[in-house]
Formats: sequence, C-alpha cells, structure tokens
Amino acid sequence: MFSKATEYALRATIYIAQKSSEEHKLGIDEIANAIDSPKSFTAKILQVLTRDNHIISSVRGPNGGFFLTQKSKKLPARSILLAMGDEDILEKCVLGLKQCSEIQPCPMHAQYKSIRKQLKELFMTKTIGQLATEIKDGVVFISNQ
Amino acid sequence: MFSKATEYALRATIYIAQKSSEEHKLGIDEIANAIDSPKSFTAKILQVLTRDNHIISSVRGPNGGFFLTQKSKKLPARSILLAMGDEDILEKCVLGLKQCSEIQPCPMHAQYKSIRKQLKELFMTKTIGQLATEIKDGVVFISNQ
DNA sequence: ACAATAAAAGATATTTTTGTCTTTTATTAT
DNA sequence: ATAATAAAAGACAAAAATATCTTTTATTGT
Ligand code: FES
Ligand code: FES
Repeated sequence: MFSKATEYALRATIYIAQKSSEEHKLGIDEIANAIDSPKSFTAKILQVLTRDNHIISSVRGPNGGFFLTQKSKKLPARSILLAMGDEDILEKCVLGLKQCSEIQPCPMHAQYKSIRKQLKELFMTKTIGQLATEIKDGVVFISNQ
Repeated sequence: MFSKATEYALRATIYIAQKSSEEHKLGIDEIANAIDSPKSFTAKILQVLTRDNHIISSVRGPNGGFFLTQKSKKLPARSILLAMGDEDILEKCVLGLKQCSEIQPCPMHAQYKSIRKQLKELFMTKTIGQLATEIKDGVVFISNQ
C-alpha cells in the first residue's frame, strides 16, 4: 500500500504523539526502537516531517528530541501522506491509468471508487492525536512484536 | 497501490482477454501499445504470467502471440496479483506491522480491515473475463488517452 | 567558555524496481 | 528444407527506494 518510508513516518508520528510532550521529548534511538525501523533512515524521515512540513517539532542538544504540539495532534493522518508524497493512492486509478474519471472509467472503477473513498475518509477524519490516544488507552498497539 | 509491473499485468491481461481468442492472437507490440506500457518490460511480465502461472497462453512464430483460454477468463483478478507477488496488500497491516491481528491491532486496524476486506472481495469475485466484457460493451475503457 | 548532547546535514552504499537491448528458440508458411 | 515470424531467454542499464555512516550545527548544563 504505502512505501516503507511512509509506513515509518506514520508509525513514528503516532508514537511521538503518544509518548512525547513539549516537556518530555523523544530521541531518535527510542523512536526507531519502538516502531522497529532503521534508525538513520527514520532520522531522515523525521527530518522531512520536521523541517519541510512542520508536523513534528524538534530541539537539538541535551534534553532535546522530537515532540508533537497540540496543533499537530489535530492534523489528519492524511497530512503525513502528503508530507511523504504518498497521497496519490487516495486519488489514482487502481489500474494505474493516467486519470481516473467517470468519463473513461477503467473496468474496476465502479467498485473501486467506493473503497478508495472510504480509505480517503479514514485518513482525512482520523487525526494523529486520535490514533495516538487509542494506544495510550491500551486498546491498540504500534509495536511489532 | 500496486507496482508498475502489477498494473501492466492487470491491464495487459484484461486487454488480451478482451481482444484475443485461440484463433486471433495478439502480438506484444499491439498489447504494449494498447495499454501504454514499455514493450520489453511488458514482454517480461507476460512471460511470467504465461510460463510460471499459465494465466496467459502463447504461441511462437507466424500468427503466434498471446491469448486467453476460456478457463483463464474465469480466474479472479486476484490470481494476477498472486502471480505478480503483489497480493499481500489484501492481507497486510496498513501501517506495515509484521502481523495484522485482533490481538494486537494497530490504531487503524478497526476501520481499515473493512476497507481491505472490500478490496479483497473485489479482486476475488471479479473475473478477468468479466472485467474484459465490460470493455467490449463499451461502458469502460483501458486506454490511457 | 567548555564539554556533552542530540538533531541536521551530507556523502555514500545497497537493494529493488523499472526499463532496454540482443540473442535464441519454436513455429509456420512457402 | 528454408526463410520469416514472434515469443522466450538472457544480459545489461538506469532510476528509485531503502539503508548506513560521518561530519556539522545548535543547544544546554556545568
Ligand atoms: S479509472 Fe480506474 S479507478 Fe477510476
Ligand atoms: S494491525 Fe494494522 S491493519 Fe490490522
């Protein structure tokens, strides 16, 4: 479905949202370990989410690390897909045709458009904060073991 | 969603199902042109679908080419995903966790499982022949222009 | 000021995916 | 038999995705 980079981005952001605050920031080691992802590669991804997209916040130096603001927690999960350049899955033709339209629909269009709509709805309505909260509540998990 | 290879595989197979018969086979040039895909790359893909998976049939030499048997037309679209090794999208966790289960569900599991189920249902119930027939009827298209 | 810390930045490596080109083999029509 | 045809097979190339390692910069506590 998504690229490895996007998967790590989603997992990392949700994890940071769950565990961090402006007072308690998280280091890359803890994050990569928690979500079971390659450390340096994850660092690159967090850089993009931080520097280019301001979804994650970060501070260097002692007691530094990554954290999410309350504002960022209100962002929809889709904003992570947008940041990673992986949001076209919510729009494009399942058979890879250049454009998906009612005028020249592909043989799967009629059924697929409803599925894609639900997927888009999921990523547009669920916020990063909501996804994180469910982990805090212990009903869902983000660990890989 | 799918790899380029799988997209070409789906489009090519549906196209062949629509236009070919045991008496009228299709050449790789016509197929690649019709579905707007790189010729040699598509040839490799058709080779896999033919040699390894027997979804497509082929004959070499003059008046040779690719075609689909009636039996193959009854195969579900999912069989193409299986042949291309791209079927795990119908099974795996949307966040890329090693296993998707009710015991340790990810924060998106509850909503996503229903979407994934519909996607799986689509690829399991729609046959290659059905997808091709709709093109023949002129209600849907597989061209890219 | 200084040393320690942790992210940012940059360079490089590996693997996978995508794509092309050439040669070979099977089949058919003449 | 021979030549033409078209897929099969194999080698190779380019691009993108994934991953690692090193150096630099900002920040903080002493
Ligand atoms: S045209 Fe293929 S999904 Fe809409
Ligand atoms: S655990 Fe993530 S979709 Fe089921």
